[in-house]
Amino acid sequence: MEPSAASLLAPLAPWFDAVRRPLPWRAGDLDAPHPDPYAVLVSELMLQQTQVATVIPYFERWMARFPDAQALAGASEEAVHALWAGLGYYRRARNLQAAARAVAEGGFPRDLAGLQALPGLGPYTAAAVAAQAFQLPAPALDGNAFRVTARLLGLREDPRRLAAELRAWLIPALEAHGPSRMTQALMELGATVCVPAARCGACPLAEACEARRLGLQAVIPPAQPKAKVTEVDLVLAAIRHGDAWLLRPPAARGLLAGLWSWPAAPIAAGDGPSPTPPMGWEATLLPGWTQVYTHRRERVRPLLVRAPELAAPQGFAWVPAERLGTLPMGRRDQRLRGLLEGPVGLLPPDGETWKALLGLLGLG
DNA sequence: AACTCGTGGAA
DNA sequence: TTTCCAAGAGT
Repeated sequence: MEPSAASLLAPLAPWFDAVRRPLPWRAGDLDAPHPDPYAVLVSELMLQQTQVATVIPYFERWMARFPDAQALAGASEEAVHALWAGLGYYRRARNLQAAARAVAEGGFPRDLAGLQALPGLGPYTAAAVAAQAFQLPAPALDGNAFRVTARLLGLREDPRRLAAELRAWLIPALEAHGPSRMTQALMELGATVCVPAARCGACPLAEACEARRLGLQAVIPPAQPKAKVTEVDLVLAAIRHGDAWLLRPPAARGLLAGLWSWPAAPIAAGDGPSPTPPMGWEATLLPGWTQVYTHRRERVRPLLVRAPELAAPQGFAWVPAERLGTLPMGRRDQRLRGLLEGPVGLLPPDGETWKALLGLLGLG
């Protein structure tokens, strides 16, 4: 990392000032502290592993409902999850509220260590808030910044292992060209030009780029190892009795923690004995779909049934139909909820089928 | 230090 | 269709 970052990255500042988009959380004056650090905090939590275009509508709704840290601190967890529902990685929502409570209580930390002590803020997010909200020269290394710097310097190994060295190298560039401007410029370049399939013709750093000089854009940085994905077939059941639906209240941890869900049961796991669907119940199945998570693929078979009288089993609750639309749900369960708004018939199963279904879903 | 944790855009 | 991976953090 011999060339200085301040000189190597100098073309990035005028480039960013010319091309930057007016994102709703982005300050107009990149040389001043941000007028609303809370807005920066919200945007950065939402942007973790999530693209800008996906975040924008969630950010707008969030700021309208929770305009400051005090408003978020006083909200119910269900209200918080209702506004986050569909965005994914729901722990972020609980972390953001916990961070807002700390800020409402003791004010915003004004240093990197204090920011990183807030729940949900790791090395990247703490630096991103420090630079964009407070103009502190803290390099924020996200996937974009790692890719840009690795290519620019021609680093052949995984740049994430060089995080400490890259941060030290970048500090003078933030000091020279403005922490907020340089932080956003690095990420914007990685998101729009120095993308995995590099568009070097549009890059303001092309002349200085070592990866381009060597023709190694395609192999720098090296690909991340892919996660193992387990495949599951499951029944997702909308069970109605009178004017209420049988639902599973939010769990404290695990997949979709904090969200409501429909009763579900695996029907054809990859190995071991799989439960046999009861005779006759296929008549109430709707067309299925595949739900994809990071480490899991579900082939979802939605099922609609009208239930006889039934006390809510352990771990389930009957929810009045008029409350159904307000419950925070993940995409899979939102999708089944959406199917219920159409003209669907609820077929009352015969006694044997119902009994088998209860067993299958663990409701017996 | 691996694993877990959602969803969707884009090639 | 499949594949990659996105303004990562917590455990």
